[in-house]
Amino acid sequence: MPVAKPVSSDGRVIAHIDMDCFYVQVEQRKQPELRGLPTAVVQYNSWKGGALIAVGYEARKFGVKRSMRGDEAKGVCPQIHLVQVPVARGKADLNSYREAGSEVVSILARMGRCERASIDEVYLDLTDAAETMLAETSPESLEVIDDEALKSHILGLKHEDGSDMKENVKAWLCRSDADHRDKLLACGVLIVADLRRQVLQEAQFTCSAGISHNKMLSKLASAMNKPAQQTVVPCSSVQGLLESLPIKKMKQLGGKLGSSLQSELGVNFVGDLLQFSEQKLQEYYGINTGTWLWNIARGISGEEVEGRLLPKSHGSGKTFPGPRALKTLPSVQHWLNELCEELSERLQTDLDQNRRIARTLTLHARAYMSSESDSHKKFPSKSCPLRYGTTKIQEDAMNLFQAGLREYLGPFKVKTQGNQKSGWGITGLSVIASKISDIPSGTSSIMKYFQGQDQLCSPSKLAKDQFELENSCSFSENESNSTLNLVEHMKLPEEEATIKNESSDLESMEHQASRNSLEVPFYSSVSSLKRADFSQETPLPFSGRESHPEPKLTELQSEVSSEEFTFESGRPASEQRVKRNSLRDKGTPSLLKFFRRVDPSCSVQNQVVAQSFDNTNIRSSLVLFVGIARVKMCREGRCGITMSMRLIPR
DNA sequence: ACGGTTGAGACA
DNA sequence: TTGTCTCAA
Repeated sequence: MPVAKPVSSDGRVIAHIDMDCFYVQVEQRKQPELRGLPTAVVQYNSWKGGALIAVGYEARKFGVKRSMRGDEAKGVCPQIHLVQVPVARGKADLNSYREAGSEVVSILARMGRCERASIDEVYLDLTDAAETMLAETSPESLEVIDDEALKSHILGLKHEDGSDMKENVKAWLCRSDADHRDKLLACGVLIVADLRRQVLQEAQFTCSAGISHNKMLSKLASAMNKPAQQTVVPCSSVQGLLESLPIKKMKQLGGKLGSSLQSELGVNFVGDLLQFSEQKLQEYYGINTGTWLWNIARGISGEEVEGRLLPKSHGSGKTFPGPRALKTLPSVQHWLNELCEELSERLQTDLDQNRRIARTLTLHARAYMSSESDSHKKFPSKSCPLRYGTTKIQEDAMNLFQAGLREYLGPFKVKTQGNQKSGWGITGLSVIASKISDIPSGTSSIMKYFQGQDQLCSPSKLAKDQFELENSCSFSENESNSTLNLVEHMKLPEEEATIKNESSDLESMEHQASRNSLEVPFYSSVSSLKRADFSQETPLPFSGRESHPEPKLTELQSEVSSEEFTFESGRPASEQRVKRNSLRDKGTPSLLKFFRRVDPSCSVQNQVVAQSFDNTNIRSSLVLFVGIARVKMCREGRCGITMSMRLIPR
């Protein structure tokens, strides 16, 4: 349910930028010969020509609509060019669109606080830029106005017959008798026109924009004149706009709440809400939603533009409709593996490009039960701490699925005999990585991070984590989660590791850095360590690694030394073991791991990235370690560092 | 249960 | 915090 936010007496300038039929534009940029031709993007060409997910404006003229099948589109527009969404691992791959969206964001974010609202939409807070322009180069002082700005639509501006629209717009933009807020909007119009021109020049995409005092109105405005146009909403036109705006057109009211307003209160237009007191609306829809409704009826919306250029989660999913439903565990496993592979790749990219790590893995599934009466029950979603590494994510996802399936099937533990089908079917699967946070990189932020992590490392939290990990991700049914095991986990031996780098020879460090990455396995309790557990594109640091998957500490030490690192430990290897449950046969190394060294931002590449740990506490400690390493090396401007870490909290 | 895939946010 | 639900494009 929508929630009202305290509203600053809106002197803000907020823009909503909406890319025009974005996927089509991305494909047309890839294949410029398609420019100007009727084009649509389809996915899954196999059935009836695939489903349209984006339709270019040339094709819309022929009546081609989103969610037509490809064949239908050919029917109404035989000359249409249908471009398929890229496919990877048997599913749609939207990465090229995500990347194109990032290009646009990086252009727009130069001008003010920028929020990436979706793959093709952005909110901008241009208040500061507009205030600055108003103070320095107010539109009324300009004799020449950008032509793109002159093509703007000004909501509520009288359009007299025979009058030149651009002259009208110019007059509005340059009015000297306008109030402060309208003058700010006029500045916003000029700024957005310029930004749109930059997007077109630098990324070759057209977009439409809405400019107003809040997100809600800007969002409405950006959709009013498409493609490649912009619309401004002055205060004076708000009432008229909302008066005749169908309630369902308002963001957040397109669903059940909007329907309820229509059926319960007879509200068909946003303006109809004005009849109801705030109290009345609160009685119907609760405090928050009631106030929110009261506000939007008046064009008031306090939502801030969040300064966020990157997504808060990554997901990979696929549906298996009707006859394609998955009915066996191996088929589920196959598709989960594909989804997890894609997710893992995107997580790795996020780590490399943005220094962010995700901490939670969630699995969603849609299922039906063919025979049982309670076949309407929903498949429960399940989550667990996220461990980096493709095979780990795959394992964890599969375990989450099986936990969900057991719960879904409930007491009906139908033993599936041989090839007999089991009575359930999976029609949708998705894996999501969330709780993404930056790896800290400044001294103060590191201290903050440290304090934050310290709590996470409390013994009770450790035990809780471990407990949850073992319950939600238990690896086999007959391994008990006994109290004894739990206690053992709490008595994890203390570990300290020190890495020294005595080299002051920049030349050799550069050489090291040029190797792109260095993996230092600390310890492995597993005999079959697959390379796939690690980052895939990095070279093996040790020759013969495959044949020595579990190097002894002494070997490790000598190898590391050869990389001008030394590895020290206060304890023999046997005591460094972090005990887990007695699953020696599965690929679950307790504490093993490796550091990647990459840091394009420093002249000497010196970032050490720790990842892929068995529980968040250890991972957190190592992330802290990473931060310290970076700071020390950056601050000292040299390569000699000494770092120590305490892996197990007090 | 051919609008699929992806994402955000509120709430209990 | 986790899991569910809603909404959007």
